[in-house]
Amino acid sequence: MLDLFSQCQLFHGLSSKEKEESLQDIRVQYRSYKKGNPIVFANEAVIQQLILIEGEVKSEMADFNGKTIKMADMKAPKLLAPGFLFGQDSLYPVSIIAKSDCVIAGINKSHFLESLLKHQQIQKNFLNIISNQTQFLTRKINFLSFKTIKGKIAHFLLKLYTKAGHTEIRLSQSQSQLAELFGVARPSLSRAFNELNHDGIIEMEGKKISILNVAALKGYLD
Amino acid sequence: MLDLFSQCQLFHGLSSKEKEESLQDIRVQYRSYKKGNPIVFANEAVIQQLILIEGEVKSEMADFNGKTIKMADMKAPKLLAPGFLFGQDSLYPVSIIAKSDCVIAGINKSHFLESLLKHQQIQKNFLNIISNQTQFLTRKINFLSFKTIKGKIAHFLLKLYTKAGHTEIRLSQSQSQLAELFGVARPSLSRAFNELNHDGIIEMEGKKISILNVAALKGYLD
DNA sequence: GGCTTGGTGTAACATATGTTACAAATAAAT
DNA sequence: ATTTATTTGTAACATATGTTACACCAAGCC
Repeated sequence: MLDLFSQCQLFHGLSSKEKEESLQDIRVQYRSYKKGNPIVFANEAVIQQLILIEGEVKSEMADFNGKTIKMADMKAPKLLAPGFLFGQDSLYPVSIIAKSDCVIAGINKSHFLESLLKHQQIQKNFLNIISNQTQFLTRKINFLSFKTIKGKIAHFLLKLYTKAGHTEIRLSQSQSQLAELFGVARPSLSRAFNELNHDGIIEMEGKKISILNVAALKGYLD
Repeated sequence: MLDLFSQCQLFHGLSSKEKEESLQDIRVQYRSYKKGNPIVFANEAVIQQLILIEGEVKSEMADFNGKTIKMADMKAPKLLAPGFLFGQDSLYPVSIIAKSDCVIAGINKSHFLESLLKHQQIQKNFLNIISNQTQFLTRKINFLSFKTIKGKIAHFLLKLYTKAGHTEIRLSQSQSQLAELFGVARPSLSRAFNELNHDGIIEMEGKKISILNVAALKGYLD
């Protein structure tokens, strides 16, 4: 258990000796969750830093009425909601649900803060973790700010394109899943894809897409 | 100048003596910007922690093509983009533009980190600042996830309502500004307001709005 | 073979929002 | 007080997307 725990990003760059030392310092509670069960509820107070030690979870954002939108899938090892332990209102903004059987470590807030202040490397690691979280959220906002479906498709494909380095792309998700990710209706997504196809901007055959006209695709980014 | 600087949230909870001490430590560059001028460009590398000492700025998120959506208005004193100094890709996600004549302080990254590690209170303050930033972004995402204009209005009004504790609300922004904030066209927003008005859910007279039917308003939250 | 199941294309139509333009109202400036 | 901006209401129309429904196809199963 400790071994898994120490693999977390929080302990990056520490020698195994330093790890041992700092781990002795930290009082940790372990909890197990069954697949499908909730781990935290939205609007619950954040009193511990939770760390996903084993398993996979998903987070969903809930509004007043209980409807949810999916935020992210996460795999161990991972700190959960690191940006909500401190700050003004320490309430979970999302519900977190076990996608598989999970083990979670919990460290009390005050205790966690002590450890941060004591161990400079852990401190730096935490700053990096929390900053990465911020950057993830910012990209999410960027994505949500595309108003048209073709804009979302363009952004999505161009991201894959720059990542892959070539114009041949393989989708790893079904159109239904993509539609859910984009927050649009499935037939609307299909229509948009086919229009891009018909206009000679992309060529798609099942899940294989090649971008024929990068410039035109960029033109949709607004 | 130093006086303004020390009023910033980063120095909360320090005695004036401690402030003096820590301020001597920190090497700061000051820069001035005229109203309307850009302070940082999106996708620029973050090499300093910038602190808005005096004046007001706005941040806009830009996509590939240069079109922007407004993120936030900020008044001095305020740390700019605290969540992007650390983490994996330290690039500004937004452009920041002076809304009035401004003074900005800049502290080099490595230097800033040193100061954090040295002064525990500053450290805690920074954690709070960065966490508040995360929480702001999360609320923004929550807001963007409302698809209909009435949904956005409902969320906006209900937030003001729970904050104020009564159903009489005074808008502090013009409808044009609200439309920009919501990312919708101004006439569309006007139409939506008037429909809510006509349906007896709200009663508005200029910037004064009273919510007549809270339940109905909540009904739009999906 | 026939049967289901999940993924996809497609059509007709309803609806929400954007666009453009203009008039009326209000506030600010001189 | 008169002019000048800024803000708001409103209308007609264009467009994008959602909704619903159905057909088609491939994969797997009995």
